[in-house]
Amino acid sequence: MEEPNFFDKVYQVVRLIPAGRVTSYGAIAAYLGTKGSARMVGYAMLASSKAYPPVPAHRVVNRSGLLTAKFHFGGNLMQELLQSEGITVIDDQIKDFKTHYWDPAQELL
DNA sequence: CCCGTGACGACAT
DNA sequence: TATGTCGCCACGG
Repeated sequence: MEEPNFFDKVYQVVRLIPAGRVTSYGAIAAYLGTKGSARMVGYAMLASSKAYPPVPAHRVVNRSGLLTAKFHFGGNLMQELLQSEGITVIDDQIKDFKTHYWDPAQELL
């Protein structure tokens, strides 16, 4: 057992995202206290592929609701995963993003 | 120990 | 309103 690094904290929060919901990197970063380092969240997600248990990174998008990560998932995999959970994705962008938005600071309050 | 990297975000023009 | 540029901070080499 290693101490929870910033990366591990990110993984934990992402794993708490309920199916059919999405959040933004900045929201997670802010929840962890590193508000200005949304990039770090994305950087952590990079390694999330090797994290265990697996992290539902497909539920994390940028602040515009754009599937920026789909490029890393490979093809339209991310988009299909979101649609599979009931989220409508149009042009690599989540429809009604704010409606499906899940803010850790709000739900985990 | 120093430098580069990176799935973003906000501000300036 | 749209596009471009800068800053941010943790991790790996």
